[in-house]
Amino acid sequence: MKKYEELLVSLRKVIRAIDIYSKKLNKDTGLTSPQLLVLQQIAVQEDVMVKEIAKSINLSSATVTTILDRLEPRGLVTRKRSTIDKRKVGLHVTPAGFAAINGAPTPLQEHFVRRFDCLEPWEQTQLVATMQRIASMMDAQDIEAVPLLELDNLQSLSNK
Amino acid sequence: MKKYEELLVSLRKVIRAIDIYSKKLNKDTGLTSPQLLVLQQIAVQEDVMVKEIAKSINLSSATVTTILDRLEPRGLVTRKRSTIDKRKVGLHVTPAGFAAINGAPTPLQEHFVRRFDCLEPWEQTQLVATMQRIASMMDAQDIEAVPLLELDNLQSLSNK
DNA sequence: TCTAATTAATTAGAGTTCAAACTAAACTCA
DNA sequence: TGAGTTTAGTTTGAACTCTAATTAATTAGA
Repeated sequence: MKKYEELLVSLRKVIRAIDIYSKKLNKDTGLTSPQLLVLQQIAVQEDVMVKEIAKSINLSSATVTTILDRLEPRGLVTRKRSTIDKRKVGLHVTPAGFAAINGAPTPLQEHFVRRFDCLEPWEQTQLVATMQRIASMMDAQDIEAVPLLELDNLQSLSNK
Repeated sequence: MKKYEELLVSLRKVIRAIDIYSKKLNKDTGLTSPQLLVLQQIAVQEDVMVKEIAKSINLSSATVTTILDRLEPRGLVTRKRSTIDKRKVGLHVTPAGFAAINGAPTPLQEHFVRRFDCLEPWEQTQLVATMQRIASMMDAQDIEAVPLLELDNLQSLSNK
């Protein structure tokens, strides 16, 4: 089995664990991980655009729209079209939305967070750095920017 | 921003990159990454059960079923109910299926694989080990097995 | 000014994914 | 043997996710 295939396998495990946790979260709290993530992001930014939310949590605008379509009728979020630029939609968390945020656990497994918190700071940093590196190696954006000739010099990518 | 949140962000990037690549693959070759992955797994194991495929690529049986529902009518895969144990379904790749496998690129971004291959062996190993560690930290199975008291001793988990 | 290009958000369409419910088959053990 | 349990696979229902197309609004350039 090739090494990158092993990487793919563990990646699949992580993706699956995240998905399964999201479904459990939904059963427990009525909110999935992506819904909670969107809600939390709107809370910290207030009157933020759909596009900005999409960017900050790495989803397409279309996906954020469908998530908002679920949050809005439940009264957790409001959409207000800007009067200055009518293409833009300002997002706001309602009091009920804040209550939901406060009542909810982390969007990532609590036990994962607990375990992560037990690690030495340098270990945490190393985990994050490796993940960021993999993300950057997969990022199509980077590809355009890096000529093939420089593919062996990947150091610069891991510091992005 | 908390460290595990940074981890979550890069994880989201990776998940997204994988999904986007899968869609691109589908446009180019008519097969998505999961479809290709299932096909490849059946090819190496031949006459394998749905459940075994599910386990080997970390998907639920239900998911594998729906993927097979797309592969079978396209003549890439056949399902044969076992005569010995009629609950079991044996999976087989057709010649057309083998042709599809041969014509397809890796189920992970080629440029990622290219970049990965450029790394020093120890770096590759380190990337894989970290990913496996994160996977194991997220795995609910592990949670039951590890008493809370031992949560600080995570070394053992990373060697799974 | 007025047309062409860009931008923001949404809609349409398709695939992936899971848990839970269901069906059918096989096993257990009394 | 036969009731209860387990196992394999599928179906159901719901959410997430993307690209591409669409709508509406703004901006840029001739």
